[in-house]
Amino acid sequence: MAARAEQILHAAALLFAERGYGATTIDDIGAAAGVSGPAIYWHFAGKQALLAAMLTDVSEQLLAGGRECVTEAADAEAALSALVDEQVRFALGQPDLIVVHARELRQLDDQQAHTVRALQRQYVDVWVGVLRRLYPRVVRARATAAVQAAIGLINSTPHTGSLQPRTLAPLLRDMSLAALHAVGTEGTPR
Amino acid sequence: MAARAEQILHAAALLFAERGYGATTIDDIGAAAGVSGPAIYWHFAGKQALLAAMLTDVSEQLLAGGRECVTEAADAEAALSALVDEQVRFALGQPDLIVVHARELRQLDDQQAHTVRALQRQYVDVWVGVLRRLYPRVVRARATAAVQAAIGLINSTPHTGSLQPRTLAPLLRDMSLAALHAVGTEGTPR
DNA sequence: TCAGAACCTGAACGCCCGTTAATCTAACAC
DNA sequence: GTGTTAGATTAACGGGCGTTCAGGTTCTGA
Repeated sequence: MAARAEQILHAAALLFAERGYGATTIDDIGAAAGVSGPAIYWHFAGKQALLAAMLTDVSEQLLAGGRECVTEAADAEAALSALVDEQVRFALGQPDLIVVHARELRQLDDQQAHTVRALQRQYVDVWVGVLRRLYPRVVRARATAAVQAAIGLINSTPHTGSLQPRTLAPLLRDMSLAALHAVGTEGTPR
Repeated sequence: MAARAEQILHAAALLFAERGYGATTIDDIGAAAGVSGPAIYWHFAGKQALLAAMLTDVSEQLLAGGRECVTEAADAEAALSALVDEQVRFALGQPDLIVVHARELRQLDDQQAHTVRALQRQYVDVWVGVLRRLYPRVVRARATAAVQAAIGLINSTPHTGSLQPRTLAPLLRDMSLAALHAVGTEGTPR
């Protein structure tokens, strides 16, 4: 992708994350990208298309990363651990994208939203497959809900700022894994 | 509060949750409340004030509920459990409010945002106090991050729809408690 | 050296939407 | 019955912002 287009995407991610999609103007994005206003229309079809490109890109990155985690892991336990680590790394490394990804999906039109949602579903299914290899007695819907909750735990991070990434990462990792393992051992006394 | 004002607040919560604040018009809200457009200005100073009233109300409800959980609990363990249950109950019972509360804070001006954030901080501190009574060796910042993550786990629920509340609630409860207890037992092998 | 493509700009257009204004209707007090 | 208040309505205003337009400027390739 062209350098300028990526510049614009980065600037937009920053602004969308801190002000929200609706409160960010095309001129704002242009200014933040060192270009002014309507120049964006040379690279993107419009404001909405810009958001769409951003969200599909994030979703594809996450999905690809997740699949790689699974194929490279020795067993299900290691795969789950790798998935958690990767999600934590992404959430802490690119908080803007995570925030926008979770918050602005509804600003897309039906087609665009469908594409992004399909990618998200596939990503969750990667997790669900691993979790159910680990705990085969957990039914699919339950595993799906658990995975979404665990990802929600990790993604809730950007809202806070009180802890450094180096110490926050292992905390999120341990909490998330503990939560996921609780799905398999439910009903068992601790 | 007047009945009509509450009607408007409910309608607005629904629309804000499903379309976002910026994509919802005053006329939409009026129509959904069985009244038309500018009638809202009789009850609220404006669109932003409407959102502010909604968010402060939610934050106050959560804080009051949380404090009650703690005062009525026999010990820290019971208090934490009660807090989790209450948060789950709220998140599943009023998903619209939870979504808007988490998503649209940045649409408020500085004063309004400050009020809401202060309430949120107090609410988190209620959790933090309980958690640190349970695990006194956990430092404050760490406990705060853990609490925010746990609440994030519970609040991530409205995004999904695949599981019925009756079976989702105990799942979220167990995951959230497992995650929180992981903060105290970190470093210990499972 | 010149054609055209790539990229950008300032100006203008037009719509949407929050807000205000002016007015109307029903209660209700006395 | 008449004045006052609460509550709502339609119409209009005005600004903001996404988008388009009509050119410019640089770069490239022959």
